Amino acid sequence: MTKRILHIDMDAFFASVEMARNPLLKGKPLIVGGNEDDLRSVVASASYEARKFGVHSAMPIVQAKRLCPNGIFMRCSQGIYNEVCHRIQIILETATPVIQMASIDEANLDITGSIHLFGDEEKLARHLKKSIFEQEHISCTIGVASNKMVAKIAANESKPDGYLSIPNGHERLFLAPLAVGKLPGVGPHTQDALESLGVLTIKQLAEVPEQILKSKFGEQGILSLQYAALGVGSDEITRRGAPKSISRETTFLEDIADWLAIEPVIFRLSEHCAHTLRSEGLETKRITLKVRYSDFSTKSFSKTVDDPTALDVDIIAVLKELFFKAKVRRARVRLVGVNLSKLSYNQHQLRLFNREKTEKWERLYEAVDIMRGKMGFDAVHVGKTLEGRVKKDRSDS
DNA sequence: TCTGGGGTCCTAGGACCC
DNA sequence: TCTGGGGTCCTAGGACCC
Repeated sequence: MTKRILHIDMDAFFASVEMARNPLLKGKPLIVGGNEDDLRSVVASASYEARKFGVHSAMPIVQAKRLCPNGIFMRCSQGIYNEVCHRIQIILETATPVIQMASIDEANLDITGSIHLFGDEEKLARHLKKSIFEQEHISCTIGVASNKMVAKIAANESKPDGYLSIPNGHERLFLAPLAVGKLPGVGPHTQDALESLGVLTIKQLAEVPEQILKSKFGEQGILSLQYAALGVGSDEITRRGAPKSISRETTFLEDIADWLAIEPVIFRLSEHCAHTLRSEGLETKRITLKVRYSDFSTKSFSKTVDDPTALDVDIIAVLKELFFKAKVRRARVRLVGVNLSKLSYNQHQLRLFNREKTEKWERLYEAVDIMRGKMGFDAVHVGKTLEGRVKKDRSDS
């Protein structure tokens, strides 16, 4: 049976939440993201008034300031947005229990079985929009279609404060005239490559011979894009699984060359990652150090270990090995990051070797995690990372 | 103009094994 | 002296999304 999938997307989410908290901001060009004095950050969310000046998310703050000098610039209040997201999720559950949060400001709902409870599809959508607006004072846009991809594009096409339903069987017709860049997965790079083949619309993408796409883009990715161009997409709504990777990174206010100053920052990031890792009940086998140099080129250095671990000491020991590779290039450093991947559920208790040594550290980090749970992550600093604290406190937000 | 931070997924070369 | 093929893992890089 063909399903009906509802995609819901908050309009300019962070900016809208700030306006709901402070109605004096309503109708003003509001730009959320970065720090007031941090010239290296980017726009996270811009109100529709700010967008009229050409400001959009991911744009450097300095550029936004030039385009919109009279705009109101605010920092992100991530904790508040998470709370609003959680409350919205509860509202969504009044429509159906089959919900997949796709990000902090969008979700997919399988409403196939609950449409009849509201009379029809549009009444269900109006109920959600009205409930969210009455409770949170923010608007949203809803798209409904037979799969997640088409529902999302339908929502994108009717923003802001919109509603658009694509009847089953009309997916291909709806997509045909749109630019290829509207397909999720087609970013600037792929769009340029497609345009060089003369492919501008989704209709044209659907009609390109498979062989031509394969030779230009490789097997996997592009074929699923061609399916998407035909309106074919997944209608599976699944709850979020365990994360595949955990990472933390930070950009320095100014590029630095002194590794004695860089190393404690990396240790601090790795403590953050390890803390998250343990709180998810996971352990890692692969540790990656990421370095972006002053010319914006980015290198990563990684190592897979034999025994999975969730301990800071083990992770830091690997990072120390990786430092040597990163230092070879004697350029100033703009950004450093730590990434943990090859994650699995923590089997630590089953480990037989090095048990004494491991247990000592386990007890220490268990105590550290408990304190952080009560007092916040920054309540506890372990060993060497104290040195990095002063520098970190400014760039860590 | 000068480019955040947290993720997912894909590709490709080389090592290694049978 | 010339030398297979398939599978899997490791590492590095990059596109893309919000």
